[in-house]
Parts: sequence; structure tokens; C-alpha cells
Amino acid sequence: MQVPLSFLKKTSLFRGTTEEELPTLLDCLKPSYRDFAKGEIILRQGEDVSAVGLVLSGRAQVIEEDFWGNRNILADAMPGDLFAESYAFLPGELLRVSVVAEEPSRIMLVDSRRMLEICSSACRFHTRLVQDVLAESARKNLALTRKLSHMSKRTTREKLLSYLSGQSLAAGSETFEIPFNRQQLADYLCVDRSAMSNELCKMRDEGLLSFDRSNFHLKSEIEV
Amino acid sequence: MQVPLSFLKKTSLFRGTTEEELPTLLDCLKPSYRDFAKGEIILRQGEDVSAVGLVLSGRAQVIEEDFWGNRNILADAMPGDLFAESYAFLPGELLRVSVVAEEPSRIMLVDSRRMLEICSSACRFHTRLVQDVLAESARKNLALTRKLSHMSKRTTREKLLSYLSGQSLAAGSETFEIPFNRQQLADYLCVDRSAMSNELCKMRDEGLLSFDRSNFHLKSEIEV
DNA sequence: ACAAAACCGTTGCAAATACAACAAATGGAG
DNA sequence: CTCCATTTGTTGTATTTGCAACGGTTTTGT
Repeated sequence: MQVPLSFLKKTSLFRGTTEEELPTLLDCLKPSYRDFAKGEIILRQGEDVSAVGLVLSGRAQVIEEDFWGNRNILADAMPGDLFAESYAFLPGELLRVSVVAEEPSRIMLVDSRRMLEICSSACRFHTRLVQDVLAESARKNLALTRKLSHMSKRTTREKLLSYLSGQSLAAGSETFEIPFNRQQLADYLCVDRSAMSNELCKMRDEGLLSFDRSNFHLKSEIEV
Repeated sequence: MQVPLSFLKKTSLFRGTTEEELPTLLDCLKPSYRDFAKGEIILRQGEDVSAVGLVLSGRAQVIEEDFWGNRNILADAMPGDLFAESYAFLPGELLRVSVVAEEPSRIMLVDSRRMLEICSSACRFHTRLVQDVLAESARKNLALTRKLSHMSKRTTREKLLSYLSGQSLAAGSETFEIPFNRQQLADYLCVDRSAMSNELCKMRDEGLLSFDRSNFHLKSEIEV
């Protein structure tokens, strides 16, 4: 099946592999390719998956269904995005989510054992592949931990301060830009937009910070 | 430095390695060992770490400090526990947390590059080591995602239903035991204990579920 | 068996939140 | 420039939550 190498090498899975090395590596990984119609289930809750999924085209949604059948979208995988990797590397761990094609999609499935067990064999590009996978897992981990540390705060104000403080530290400046608009920030912090907007303005009036759109400035100085 | 192999092989890092293979693997990894006094900083916020930490004895706390200096304990690493692995496998990612010895502690530091780059060399136990590390990262990932999916709910009731529904699915039964007491469950879901207790009883009175201590039973049937 | 500690449910109240509805500001497209 | 859609701020109200305090029950240590 034809897959542009220029596309693959930009994905998080093959970030450390060059375009010249890719054919050899793919030869070794023996991935399978499958096309899914819109609405078709790629992976079903309860399955024991051993392959990581890579979206080549289309769009896949990771969905969780609870005891009463309520659905909840956990992730939206676009072309180049990886999914099910946490399950694939945990043998015996059953899928708690389903992955559904939201559009007609082409998916690449790579057996996790092929990624790991042949490490000592001929294909020397495995090392970088493993580094990429581990890095990707670590990256997700940090993102989750960060979000969790904001959300564990009880009030909207505390959540905001936790998030903004983190952004400030990351930017290395008291003035910084955030990658969200108000609605997105509210969704990220899991609070009501209007209540959050309200709280932001209160904090501004109290002199804790100032902002213009997505531009924020935290004030460390103690006001008189 | 003397470290009982029987202890090491039980840690998540060396779970897949047998006691006989450990000396060879350790020879290859060349870990460093360090002792820390109570209160001493093991890793400092802002550093660029390339080694994963393993607590051999004592206790290490992962602490986050925000813009205004407020401290927040993110994790409590006991003997056998791994820390800083998410940062170690992301070159260039600066520590957003500090790790502090809460008691006199002995720590083992393993360079992440040694764990990955020598994959194709002589030491064939690397493969299983890499599997263990990836599995551990994936495990943490799932645990975080799970917790996040509960906490993203707005009300205490929804959080409880999300958590209990998940436990029920995991147990494969409508009746199941949870590993928390009320206070711990409240801490896990980041809500007030008494309010949560109140909500639980309301749901019981409404016929949604029943419980006795840590034993729960969800009712899917629609009551008349 | 006894005392102390831990755990759990309950209640009242002040504070924070979600929700809805609307006004003001902003930014593009025609 | 005007119209329209999007984004943001504002307000009021019903709900929900956090907090503090208390009593009853179970568990634990001695």
C-alpha cells in the first residue's frame, strides 16, 4: 500500500527516522493497513490489542462508554496521530475505550512486539523507533499530569492560577500568550466559560493579573 | 554498592528481568547510587534530567511549586518506585517539579540513553528492560487518563458515577469492591468527603445503587 | 474489656458554580 | 462601510459545593 514517506517521517512515531531509513524499518515492522468507512469501529471496547494505530488519513475518535451507555469523547486522532499505544504495550490490558472512524479513514497498525522484540536483530533503526515511542508516551504523560494538577484544584480561581502560573513558568516570563480562547480554556479546565470569564475579571480588578485576549501578565509584586 | 537483587527484580523497572540476568544488565547500565539526607533535593525544578530515578530505600516526594511559591505534592515515591522517567526520555524537557527526600534515602539513577541506545549491542536483556519501561509508562498513562475522565465531570454525582461505572466494568460485575475508604475516594476524585458521602446516600435512596463500606452494587434496571 | 482512634453519615450555612440570557467588542467577508 | 459570526464580558438565579461541627459505629491497640 502506498504511503508517502515524507508524511510518515513527520509523525511522532517515526520522528527520529530519516526518509532513507524508513523502507528498511517498515520492512522489518510489517505493518498492516486497513480502510474504514465513516462510523466503522476500528477498535472495540473489551478487546486485547497488541498493535498501535496510526491515522494515515481521515479521523478517528477515542470514545468511552460507561455503565449506563453514556458516551464521552476522550481524544480526536488526526492524520499522523497515534492511538491505543498505552494499551498495545500492556499485554493483557483490555481496551476500556472504542476507537471509531469519524470519516472514511486509512489506518496503519503496527504490532507492538515487532517494535520491541526484534531490537537485537539486524534492523538497527529499531533503537530510534523505541526512543520515539517512549518519548511520545512520556510526552502524553506530562501533558496529562499537568492538566490533572490544574483540575485537582477545587475552585475556578485556583484552577486558573494553576494553569496561568504554569504557562508563565514555561514561557519564562510574567507575560505570555496562551494557546486557547476562553471557551477552549474553560473546556480544558472543565469549568463553565462564563463563570471563568467572571473570575478572570475579578482577579484583574483585584490586581492579580492583567490580560488582553490570549495575552496574560501575572503580577508577583504585592500591591499596597 | 550493595543492592539486593531480590528487591530489584520486583521493581517495575526490572520486572521482566530474572535474578540471574540482573548482574549482566546492571553491568551494562552502569547506574549510579546516591544517598540523600532528609529534606535534601534529589532533582531540582528547571534541571534537564537524562536519568530515571529508582527509590531503593527511604521515600521521595515529587513537588510542584507555582508562580507564587505554593507547594503541591504530586507523587510519593516509595522503595521500588520510579520517578522522573517522563522527563528522562524527553531530551531537552526541563523539570517542572522538584524531587525531595522525605526521609534519608538511597536512590539509583540510570541514564536513559544507556537504556535505549545500546539496544543492538551485546546485552540482550535490554529488550525486556525497554518493554518494562514502556509498559510502566503506558500504565501510568492509563491511570492518569482514567482519573482525568472522572474528574472532568462537573458534579460530585457525575464523578462518582463515572468512577463506579469504571470499577464495575473493570470487575466485570455489577457488584464490586473499591480500594478506597471514603476519605481516599474523595481525595482521588478531588471533592469534599462529606458532600460526597451525602451524594452517595442520595443516590442510594434514589435506587441507583447500594453499598456497604467499600462494597458497591450498581443497578442498571429501571425502577418503577 | 476498655479507651482511643478512625471511619461514616448528617446537617446548616456561606460561598462558589452552572446555566441561561443578553450586551458589548472584535474581526472578516462582501 | 455594513452585515454577520465569533468571542468575550455581565448579570441573575437555582444548584451544588466546601466547610465545620457533631454523633454514632467500627476498628485498633493495649
